[in-house]
Amino acid sequence: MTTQRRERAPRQADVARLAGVSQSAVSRVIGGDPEAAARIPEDTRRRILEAVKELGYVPNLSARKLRNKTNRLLGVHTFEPVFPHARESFYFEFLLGIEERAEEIGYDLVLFTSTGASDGRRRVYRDGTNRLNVADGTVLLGVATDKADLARLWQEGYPFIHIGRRDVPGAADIPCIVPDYFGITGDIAGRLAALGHQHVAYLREDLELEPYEDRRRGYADAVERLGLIDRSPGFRGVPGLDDAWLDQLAGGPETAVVSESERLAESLLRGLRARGRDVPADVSVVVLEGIGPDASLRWEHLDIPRKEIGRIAIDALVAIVDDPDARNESIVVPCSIVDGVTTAPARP
Amino acid sequence: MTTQRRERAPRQADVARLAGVSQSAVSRVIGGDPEAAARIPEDTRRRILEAVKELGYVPNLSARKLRNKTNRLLGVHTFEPVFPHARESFYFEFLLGIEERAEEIGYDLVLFTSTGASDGRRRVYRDGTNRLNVADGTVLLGVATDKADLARLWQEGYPFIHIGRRDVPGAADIPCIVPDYFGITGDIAGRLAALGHQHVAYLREDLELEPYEDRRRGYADAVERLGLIDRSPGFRGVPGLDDAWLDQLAGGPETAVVSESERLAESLLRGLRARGRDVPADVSVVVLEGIGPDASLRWEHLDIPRKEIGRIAIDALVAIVDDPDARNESIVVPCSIVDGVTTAPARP
DNA sequence: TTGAAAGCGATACCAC
DNA sequence: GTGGTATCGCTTTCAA
Repeated sequence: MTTQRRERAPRQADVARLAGVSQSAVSRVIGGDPEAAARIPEDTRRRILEAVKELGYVPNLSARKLRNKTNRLLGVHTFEPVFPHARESFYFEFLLGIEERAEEIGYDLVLFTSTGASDGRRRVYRDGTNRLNVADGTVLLGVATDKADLARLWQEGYPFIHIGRRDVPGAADIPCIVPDYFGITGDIAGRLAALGHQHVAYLREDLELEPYEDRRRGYADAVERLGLIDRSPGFRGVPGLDDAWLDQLAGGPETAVVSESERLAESLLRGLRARGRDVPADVSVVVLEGIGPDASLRWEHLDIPRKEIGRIAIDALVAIVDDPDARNESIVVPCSIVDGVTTAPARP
Repeated sequence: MTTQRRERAPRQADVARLAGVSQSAVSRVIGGDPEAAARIPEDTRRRILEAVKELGYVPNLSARKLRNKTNRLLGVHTFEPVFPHARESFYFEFLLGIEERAEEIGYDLVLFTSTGASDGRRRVYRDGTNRLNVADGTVLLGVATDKADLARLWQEGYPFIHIGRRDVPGAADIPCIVPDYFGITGDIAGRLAALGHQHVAYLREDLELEPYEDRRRGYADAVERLGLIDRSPGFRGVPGLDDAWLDQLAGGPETAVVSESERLAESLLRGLRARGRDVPADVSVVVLEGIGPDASLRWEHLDIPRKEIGRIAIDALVAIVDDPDARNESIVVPCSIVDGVTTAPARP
């Protein structure tokens, strides 16, 4: 059996005609507004529902959105393509939480992919069109965040939330989900201090993003508070790790290092071993970043609750969509430390 | 500096007022229709563009969709949640291709997540609403495809394409992207025959999905055509692998086995080894499925070009959206065989 | 209780 | 060239 295709999708008007009522009656029954629906006699209601079924009527969501300014669509805009990197779990865990929570509360997700430039980066605005407008609100994430876009979105009053802290000139506090790097790096320094480490060092990436600033401030704050001593270049703002400093480190009083990345930690490890020192026997190391599957050691490291952050982002976004005044509130999410084999009490 | 939020998004009417022209003029300039835009004096055009910039006007996509019936949004509906399984590369590679191609041709993707039932399955229709309607068309995928949903979608004339062949009662041929299992299983049988295998066996999963039917037909077809002999239960429609048959296999004339899954192949391997026989020395094995990372052997197996299929799905979908008459055409995509270490010439 | 009618924002036809 | 205006499908007053 082959059913013939219908030429045109049925509208409320068609349903109304078939049921012998007015279009508004149909709207009231369909719309599900309990208030309005309740005032409709059981009989009329049934006739309408029957007509709906017979015609296979389904509401047109664009029309609804046009009227209601809302369509239960939440956007996800990543400043880089999602899936190629998803595996590496940078985006992946966030998306897991985002999808999970969106499903729970009955929203669909729009993945904004159309805005890709040739350089692989994605912008919100392209030839004057803000595609994000199809969705009620959007979760933004990515490392290559375009601040001009953020500022403009904020300026337009478009509901959005950014995963990761960003300071945007021209906008007040934009709503972000902020992993508590400040707090956790303080805790890490505290943990090292508790292990007896007095002389510590900091390895710094060559990145000036806000999340790194938070880590650096948290660390610096704790160093001062705990009376630790750090003479490392990284602590003074110099990125990277060179031989000169490795030499000093191998021969100096430092017994613990905090590294902004696994990459730096790995070269530190090689450098130290080449100089006859080891981790954690001589130097304890904590890494401020998730650890890949082929790390040479089980680094003690910072853990970002990405999935949880994804879920929180959706809730925060919905709150902003429902009440635009909520949009100035950023949310700080606690991080944790994953134990590894790279810390030990300070050698005396 | 803090910019104040705008209370209402600007419309074309606002732009028109500011530029001192009519709304239609604005539409013509904005809409980008080269035809209409060309007929507008450079001067007017400039004034309009200036007003647009000044107000930060962006077109309302819902209104456009309402008018144009198109909004450059393509849906992705999976009958199960995507991300939890994405890693296992079942959905993942498809999505990679889908995202990639959508980005290339300037479409955004709607991930339909709102339709989840409590059992983890997702349906298209929930309380009479077909959410898919927000998108111009939708790619459907998943193992737990709901055929009633497919039939209804087809009946409604909604543009969609299904990844994987599905036969739907009540609809003519629904548009699918069909991996050529029929052809490739034939090739596999041919390859075994070329290696001298005469007596072959087939291991069958307990699944009655169309893709499995295709594999089975392709295999059966080739067995007959090539004059091979298969007395296995799997070939006669009995799923699984039991000791009785393993005993027969270990002592019988069979020198090659085609297995529908890695799982069955692994138990076959264990069973054979327990009986003093090995792969491929005594028995060659080809697996009709992607192989996980922790397979005990590099199985020779069927490879589905998932990413490519994702890309093709998007192109096919766009074709259907552009021309609804294209929707009866399914597309067959060739598969390939990945060499492994599990086949060898038949022992004499 | 029910229906008529005014928009939501953008497009395109048809006069001027 | 330019500007009215009907229309897309739905929601929501406002009257009847």
